[in-house]
Amino acid sequence: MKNVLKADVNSGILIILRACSRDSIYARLRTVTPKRDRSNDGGRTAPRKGKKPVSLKELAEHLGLAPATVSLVINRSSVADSIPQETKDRILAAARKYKYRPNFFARSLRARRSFTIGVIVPEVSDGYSAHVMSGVEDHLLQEGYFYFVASHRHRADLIDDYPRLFVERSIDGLIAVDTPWTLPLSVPVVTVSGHNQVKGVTNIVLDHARAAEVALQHLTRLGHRQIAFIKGQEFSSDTEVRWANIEKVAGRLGLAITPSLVAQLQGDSPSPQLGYAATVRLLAAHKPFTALFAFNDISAMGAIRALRDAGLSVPKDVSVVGFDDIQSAAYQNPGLTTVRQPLREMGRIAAETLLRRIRRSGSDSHSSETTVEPELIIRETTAPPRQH
Amino acid sequence: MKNVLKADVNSGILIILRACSRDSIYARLRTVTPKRDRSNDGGRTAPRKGKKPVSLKELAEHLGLAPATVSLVINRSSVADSIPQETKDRILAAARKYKYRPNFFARSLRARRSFTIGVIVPEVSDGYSAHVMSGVEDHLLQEGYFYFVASHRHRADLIDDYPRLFVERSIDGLIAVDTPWTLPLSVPVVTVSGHNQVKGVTNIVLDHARAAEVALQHLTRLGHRQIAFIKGQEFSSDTEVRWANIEKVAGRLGLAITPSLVAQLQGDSPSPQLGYAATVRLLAAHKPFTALFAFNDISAMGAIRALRDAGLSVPKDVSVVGFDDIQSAAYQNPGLTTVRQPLREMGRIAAETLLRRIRRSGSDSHSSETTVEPELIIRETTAPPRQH
DNA sequence: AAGCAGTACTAAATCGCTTTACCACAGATT
DNA sequence: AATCTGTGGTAAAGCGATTTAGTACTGCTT
Repeated sequence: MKNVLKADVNSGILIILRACSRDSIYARLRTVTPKRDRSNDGGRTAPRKGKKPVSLKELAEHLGLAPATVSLVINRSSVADSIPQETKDRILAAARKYKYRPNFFARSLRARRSFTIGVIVPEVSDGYSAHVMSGVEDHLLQEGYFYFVASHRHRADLIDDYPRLFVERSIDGLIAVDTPWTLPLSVPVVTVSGHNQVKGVTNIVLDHARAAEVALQHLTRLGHRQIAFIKGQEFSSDTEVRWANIEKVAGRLGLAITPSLVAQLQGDSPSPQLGYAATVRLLAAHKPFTALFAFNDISAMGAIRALRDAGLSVPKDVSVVGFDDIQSAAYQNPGLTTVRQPLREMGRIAAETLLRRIRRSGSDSHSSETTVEPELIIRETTAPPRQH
Repeated sequence: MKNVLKADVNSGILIILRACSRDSIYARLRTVTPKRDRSNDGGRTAPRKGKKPVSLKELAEHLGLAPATVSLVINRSSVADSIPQETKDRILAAARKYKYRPNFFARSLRARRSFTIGVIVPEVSDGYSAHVMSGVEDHLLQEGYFYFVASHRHRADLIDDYPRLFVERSIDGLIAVDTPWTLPLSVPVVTVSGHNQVKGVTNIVLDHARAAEVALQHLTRLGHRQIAFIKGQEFSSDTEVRWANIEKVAGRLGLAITPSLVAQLQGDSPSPQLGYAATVRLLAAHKPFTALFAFNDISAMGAIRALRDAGLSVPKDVSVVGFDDIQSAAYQNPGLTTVRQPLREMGRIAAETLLRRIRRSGSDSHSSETTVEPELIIRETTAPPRQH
């Protein structure tokens, strides 16, 4: 280990990395939490116990050592190899006793690493983003990273501004969720459901070919031939790829896609209302269909309501398939059949990928795409078409 | 203005505040974004245009001035009053030209302010937290603050650890959402739905008396007398207050609360399953009821399903009232009658309150509670009880 | 001619940590 | 006796800002 560090030109950074991961001073010191500060025990040179944390200098002073020494020992630097264990123990004990915590800014300023990443999403309160974030968070916090969040709400200027502001705050990397991404950034970027090939950007995407396949196969096997579709909004980064794959798979299955049986979601709202409106448009075309494949679960819910309002029964008259498998899909009435995206998993993979890239930045030979598999969840909104 | 600054002992901080708010250098420089860097125009001393940003020193060097001067001018310090406009313009122009951005860590290190706040929630992907966060974010980003998020998932150790880690990262303040809060922290804390009186903590809470009143009044006016209740989990910070108010209001309305008609949510899952199970328990008591007041919309959905599964019709046999008014409440079938909490608004108020307290820390004489009003949203799950 | 008041700046001290390049000394080797 | 080889450290130079306490100069009074 020591030799590795010594041989490695990046040893400085490695050491810091180590200092901030599981077996680090943070972890070790954290476990100690003394019950009560009854520190009348000697030590009149002791750093004052007040609100303010002790600095490295104060700690060193109290120990009668130089700040450099203390820093080296605390960071487990290989330079400190020659320091006797006894001294090291003294230092560590004092650090624990006075709850020494390196000042984060000072450290980051010097090391040029912030252990912070930025996450940009269309909207935090949207289920899709939130689930991805949950996965991202899982991995990041575990690894000692924190993250900033910003919602752009599809405003182009914010999609530009926030990443820039993030970079000004020295993030080590960025994750863009469901956000069109075209620019390379000065830090590693990982997207979730981004589909552009951009230099320095890794995309985590669903296997849309498979998604289209499982959904359409399910419907055709039930006997459906007239299938209507609700396409996503222009701004949604999945819309295009998803649609292309639906067309491809439909072709392969010998299904014709009737243009008047395709409606696109219009407007930017997280409510099922958009799906409702799209379905109303679909019905207005007076072209019969026995199944509907919606862009997501939310729009599927709106669609079901629209179908009901039009006097149609789901699934007897029309089968409906959603997309995503959000929490409430299972508790719709009837339960929604849907293509499940492993959103949390995707978030976790995004975080893992990003940290991996951050860690070996320099020799950053990342692949540009990682694919995850969807799963069809069959519930109660799909059934064979009514015989007539 | 200048005089104010001069007279104010906190002028340093005020200046920084100013420098980071709307009309700051950030805002001003941001608008300029030159189309193309065709800078073959003289200036051989020019800082190199590369990946790395220019530092204050480089900028100063290029201008033939001291870093101090440049810093003072850029921060609009009143000390720079005596500097002629011409020089100021030169400095500002150069800053813009070379896209100068103060290094965030350096600045924070010195100013001991991070313009970052921490937000701790039970779980990001939970609708309640996400909506509050959305409101928090709105206000924070607008004011030039960023935020960290951490989900504790009701683990007591994490509820302890994360705030501490946040503080180590020098957050300026913390917002705790739906999280039991008992310790004072070294920075201002604002809770959303926290109900403990803790020093240095401001609670943003719903007017639970009013919430109980609107819901129960609605049900009694419809004619309901046998009302069942689903109480929240122990760990939910609203459970206790909400229940106390329900009891109080029930008493005032002359409603008896039958113990066997009260079920408590059990377990930690964001799914309606918990409400389903609670309702099954309620039904097992074989004590008739004509209405059910659930702890939240999610559990109300589960409850509705359980009632259906038991052969009961909603609202004909049993009326159901939810709580929160989450996005999908309106698109349930039938649409869910519920007590709406203005979650986003609460988040926004929390952020406003926190920033206000941060800004006048020192003379921090905050009130310890702010109340917001609920609203009853009547949809289709409530109706008069069946006549028999 | 000395004193004062602006004006236009700047030097230098922090902020708290990291890290490289030493240094002093003891004992072993030539 | 001179040199080498560890030990056990330390001094000091950053990282990139902010901010206080000056300085040097000019022009105007008294």
